[in-house]
Amino acid sequence: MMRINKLTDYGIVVMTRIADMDQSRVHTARKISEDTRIPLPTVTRLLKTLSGNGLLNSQRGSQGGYSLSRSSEDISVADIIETFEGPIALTECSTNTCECSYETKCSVEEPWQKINDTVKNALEGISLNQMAGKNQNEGLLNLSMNYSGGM
Amino acid sequence: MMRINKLTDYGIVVMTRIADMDQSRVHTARKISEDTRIPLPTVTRLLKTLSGNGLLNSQRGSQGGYSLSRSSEDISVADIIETFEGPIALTECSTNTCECSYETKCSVEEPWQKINDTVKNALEGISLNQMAGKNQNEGLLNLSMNYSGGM
DNA sequence: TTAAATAGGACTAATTTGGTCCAAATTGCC
DNA sequence: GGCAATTTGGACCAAATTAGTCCTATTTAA
Repeated sequence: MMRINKLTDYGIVVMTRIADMDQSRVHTARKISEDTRIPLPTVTRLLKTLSGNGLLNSQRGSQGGYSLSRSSEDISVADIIETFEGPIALTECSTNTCECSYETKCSVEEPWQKINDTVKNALEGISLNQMAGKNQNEGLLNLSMNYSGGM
Repeated sequence: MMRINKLTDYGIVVMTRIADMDQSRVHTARKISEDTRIPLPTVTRLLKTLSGNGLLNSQRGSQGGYSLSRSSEDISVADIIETFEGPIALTECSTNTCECSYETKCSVEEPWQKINDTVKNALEGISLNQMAGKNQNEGLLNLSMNYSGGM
């Protein structure tokens, strides 16, 4: 079915959850597990991966926890996917290290790279902010507020 | 790495190969296997799947073989992928039968459908003709134009 | 010092995928 | 009519990947 892995999917859920929480504080694995109902051992692993790859900041020790390393507008779905699955590459031919063993495969290499770029662009174009719920109900309000915000 | 399955990849190679052959004749599994260097048992399985899903016509018996059921311009990469992997759905939430078991997951459903549509559109925009060698130099120029980018 | 956290990694079970093979049905040709 | 060349359908197993858990070490606030 050509889908992303379950853990990647969970990873996006976890990130979305954190994006929805108070940005001025850190949040523990336990709390995130309770909120998302994803089992704690799995959540801890997800968080370790996410912080290891720089998408989350972590603070150890008592009162520790995790927080976004950047604004949710500056984190894309592609960032999260790549954290769990490495570079987005629909086929081996999509990468620059294509080692085609079948004759006709190579004639297919260039098209695949274009396809891949298209998919990648699409995923890079969605920010965590868009995934999160905050703006869901008041998207139009935010729009007008942007004017008074004074850019 | 979020990639399509190997068999799907092979399926595209096989279809591309057939698109490059004489359209007025049918082509045997054996010949296609030799051309692509994909093992015969695997090729026969691919061809069965492809004809079973209507992308190829098959003719049984001596002098039998396979041929494209439609013009190569009317077969998309998405068609082939869906033949092997079912509907394009990056996550369960991308389908209309989403049964989210985790609380926050559902807030993520709508964005995923948009992402999915974008990817799907991209893949539907590439014809087998573009993959095949015939138009190798100019076929893909319009690929980027097919992607509207707007979410 | 202790309790609450994260960090790192090993390990196993479950699932999916890749690949092969066999028996049956169909068709053209001698 | 019989044979040879095909596709058809499905079963089967091995290999690879993925999901999920657990243990121990380290860090830090109170």
